[in-house]
Amino acid sequence: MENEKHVSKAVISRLPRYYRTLRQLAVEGVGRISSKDLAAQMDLTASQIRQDLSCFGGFGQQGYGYSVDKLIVELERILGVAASQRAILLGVGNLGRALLRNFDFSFCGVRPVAAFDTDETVIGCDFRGIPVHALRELERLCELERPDIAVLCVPSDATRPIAERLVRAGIRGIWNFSNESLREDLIGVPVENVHFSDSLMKLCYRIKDTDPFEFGE
Amino acid sequence: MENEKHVSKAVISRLPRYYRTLRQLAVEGVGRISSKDLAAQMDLTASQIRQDLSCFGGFGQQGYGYSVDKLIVELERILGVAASQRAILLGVGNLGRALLRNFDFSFCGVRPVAAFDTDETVIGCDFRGIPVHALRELERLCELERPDIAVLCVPSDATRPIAERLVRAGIRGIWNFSNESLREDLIGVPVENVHFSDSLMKLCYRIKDTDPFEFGE
DNA sequence: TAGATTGTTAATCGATTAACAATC
DNA sequence: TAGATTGTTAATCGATTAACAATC
Repeated sequence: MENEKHVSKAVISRLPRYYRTLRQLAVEGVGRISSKDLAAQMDLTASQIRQDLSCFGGFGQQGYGYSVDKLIVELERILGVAASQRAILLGVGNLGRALLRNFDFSFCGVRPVAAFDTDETVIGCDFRGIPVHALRELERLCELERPDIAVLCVPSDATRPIAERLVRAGIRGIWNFSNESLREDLIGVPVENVHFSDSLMKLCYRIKDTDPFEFGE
Repeated sequence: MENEKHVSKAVISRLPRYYRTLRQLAVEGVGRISSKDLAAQMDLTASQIRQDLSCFGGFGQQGYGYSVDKLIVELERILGVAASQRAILLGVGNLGRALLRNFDFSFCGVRPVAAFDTDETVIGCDFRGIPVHALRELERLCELERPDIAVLCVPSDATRPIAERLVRAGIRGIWNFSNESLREDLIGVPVENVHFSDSLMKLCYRIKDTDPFEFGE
């Protein structure tokens, strides 16, 4: 349907940041912005922004720039973020709870519809209106609710088997917070593995060269 | 001190993944591995792995490959992950608690030493041995404990002011989980902004092209 | 020794930047 | 109209891949 050129991974990984930045600008009441100003704000080049956006179409106007609201709508369409994807969450431990209670799913156009756990003490609870079911109900509930996305917050050893169960149950994508990485080629649906430790290690790497006693530059 | 060539961002962002993968191999009892086998496992090319590692030295052996244990030690040195960095955590809400209770800081060679909040009901509690102090004690405790890293789990509007306070108090790097991105150039120390939503949006983008009814390829 | 595999150099490929005509 | 800024083409830069001599 869409008339998109080939879109590189580098471009795709910048799209969410464009979207976040523009949403923020909208909140601040900014109605339009040039690639130059947006670049300054995001620490990119104006060229890169224009090049990136041109993968998907021409959304700007010569001599004027881009309408912030219009660009937000376009990015929502491009990212598929307005599609109202339905999500289920597996594993209602500390992290699962933190996500259910705090994470703004709607910002990404995602709606959590159910959670699952094996712990009897948490089954039957609800978090912000999302009920926690017994894991054994997974297939039945998937049939009923037809979720698109699974949020995986289960222990490492449960990750792989549950992922396979989810795919059999018709899940279309997995957002994986467990320590066990899932290999997309083995799972068969898109997977985003989230590893907190990666960014902490990168931070450690970058701190390494700074002076612990504040004498250096 | 070290004899490193210029190391690109692309290489740095792969280092944590090398480290995780090798740690996993060690757990599985694998003692040595060739760039070819590691590449297959990580979905990279052997060339790229050898090229990446050669930024830091020659750790392999012709005809043999790499010793997993030796490479782990080298990566720990390269990443600065064995430096036993001291961390404090700000904002003991759901996410802060989840990190204190569940996150394996020691995997990254980081040791949490204190947490801070403004909520009187949580001040005085401890999580896995980490005491929660009143935020007003921050400067006093920093003087005492000399933390290297701050883990920021505070609300958006508190992020910027607290970050500046932390830098004044001698913090060397910020691991920022708040929704408010921190600009490194304005803060003055290395910052890693963690945005859960970015990976969820990328997942939505990639799901977009798959068929919701399982008829397509 | 023969086979395997490294580290490195050269070749290719892709991504970013620069430049500019088009035009609002 | 004159000034500003886009979308796109061309030039540059950097990163990945391929090839291979060195050597365990």
